[in-house]
Amino acid sequence: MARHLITSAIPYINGIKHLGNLVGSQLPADLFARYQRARGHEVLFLCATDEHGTPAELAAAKAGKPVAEYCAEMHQVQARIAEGFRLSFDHFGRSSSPQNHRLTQHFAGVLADQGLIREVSETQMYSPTDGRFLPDRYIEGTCPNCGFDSARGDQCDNCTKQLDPVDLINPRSVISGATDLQMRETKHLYLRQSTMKDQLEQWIDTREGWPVLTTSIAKKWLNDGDGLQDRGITRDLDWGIPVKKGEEDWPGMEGKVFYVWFDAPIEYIACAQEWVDAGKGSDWERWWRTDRGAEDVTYTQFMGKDNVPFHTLSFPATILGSGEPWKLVDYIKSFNYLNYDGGQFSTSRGRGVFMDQALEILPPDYWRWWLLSHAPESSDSEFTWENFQTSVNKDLADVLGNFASRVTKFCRSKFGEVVPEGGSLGPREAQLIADLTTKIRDYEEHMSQAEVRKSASALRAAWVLGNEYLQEAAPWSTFKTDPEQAAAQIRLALNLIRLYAVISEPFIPDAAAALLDALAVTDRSWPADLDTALQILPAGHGFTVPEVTFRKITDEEREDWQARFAGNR
RNA sequence: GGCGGAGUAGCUCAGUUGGUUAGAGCAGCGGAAUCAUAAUCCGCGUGUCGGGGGUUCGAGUCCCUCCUCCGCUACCA
Repeated sequence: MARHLITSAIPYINGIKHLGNLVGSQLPADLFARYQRARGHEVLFLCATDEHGTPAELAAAKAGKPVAEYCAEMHQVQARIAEGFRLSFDHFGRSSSPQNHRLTQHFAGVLADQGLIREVSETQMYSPTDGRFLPDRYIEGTCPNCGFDSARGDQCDNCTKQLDPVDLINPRSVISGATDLQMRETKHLYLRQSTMKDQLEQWIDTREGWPVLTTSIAKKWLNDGDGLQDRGITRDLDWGIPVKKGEEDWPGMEGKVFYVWFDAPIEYIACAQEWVDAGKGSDWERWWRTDRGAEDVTYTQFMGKDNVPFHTLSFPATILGSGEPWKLVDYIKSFNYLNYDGGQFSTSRGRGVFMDQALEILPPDYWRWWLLSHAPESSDSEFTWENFQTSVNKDLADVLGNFASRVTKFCRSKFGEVVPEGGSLGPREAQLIADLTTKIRDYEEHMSQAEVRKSASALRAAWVLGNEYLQEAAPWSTFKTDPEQAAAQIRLALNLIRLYAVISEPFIPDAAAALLDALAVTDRSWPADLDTALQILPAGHGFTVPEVTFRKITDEEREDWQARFAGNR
């Protein structure tokens, strides 16, 4: 039995995420976690909310709440929605947890001891009106290059020239519009990643089978321009983890907090501590410390492409730089973006479908299936309502749902709601079993490599084999001349439903549970041998005809949703 | 601008280290069947594999060049 540590990129706290966010990390991570559990492996699947930073403070202010209270509420909201999508986290933590405070401060302390932290004095824009230092993107003004009057402090959206906030003419705060900005001197800690460039590059070069997307982004950051740059890991904010050197105060750093991107990945580890402290587990170190049993753990991370630099470079720099035996990631699965109907999902413009809205209109399995079977693995992919409707109706309702329906209803009408006895299997059944074996081995291969779309395609092909068999065997015909043979065929077909429920569970857990429930069976063992797996429901076993497993999406619904989610939420 | 990803059938996408007539699903057309959520199954593809040039006995696959779309570009996360 292998041990799999699995993490999904942690979603930011300032609002409900859209389907693009979901399919980029949490959902494929859940698929992988469910699969590894189904194969009997030991899994620790962790996720959390990423709660620090300027956007969180601003969102809280906008909501008229203290930031801690706002984050606590939004954490609950995100946790409920995650449950709604059946995301099977072993723990859904918070980067603001006491555990993460301690651990982040610990890492900063040991990194300092290793000589990997340096102090940098710099000047930054301060807004007395807002009472805060402003990140570059929160300053707007006139572009000195093209005259565009809404250029941001980091880059002009009009001429794309990169800027420094001090270059802007008539700079103002994006938050308040205040123009009384002033340059203030401030001191920050920098992680000396540049000194670890060779070590990081060697590590990345020796990873095998990583997605091109992952390594190409990492290599770019390692070698672009002057190479890997040191990174500021502190900020002048109120909300965050206070800068400390382990448990000691850090002279000169009073009132400052760590930068979110420093503490967020560390939450992956702290989350395991939270998992134990919540009473869900007993030993987090055997997952994270290679000197305490994590040597044989396989660690897989899931994330969107925008997160890759932090997971391939900054976080490994933190781990490696500490000199302590922490578990490093083994495989980084990264995703491109999902677009919405010809454009991008937009949180600010309310364009596209958000996680809460998705659950309001359809059960989670519909979304899980479509999103996973169209996951943006090799390039950006696109959500359209037409494609969603046809895919879901065809794959789930027609191919899988209707299979369960036609088999159970036929059985009920000819033999009653009990697995029929008699008859025997012949060459046609042997062929089906051979074909299914091949297809399921394909499926396992793709799943074990987190090849999401290929897995979905193999699974669907396995469903199709059932319909092909039924069509060819035609028990409705054989019943007229040889009821015993029809009984054997239907007994096999009923067992196929159970098999499909078991292997489909990572994609569509609710439907899988409903089918097993209807079949009155609890055996979810993975089909190592198909001959055996298709005899688990014995003759004489009672069942009930399942409710419609997947209803169809109508044209009216599709048109209605299309209009409703076009924008301006 | 720099870097990266992508451009393959009407649509969404596969195409391993270059090798026989370029594939799948959906949609479309024809047929079979009638157990079933009018579901299923079978058959049907003349696609300048973005354009052009090159290497090679042979290129969707390698090289050069051009075009288009997308992302990233390090103090938003």
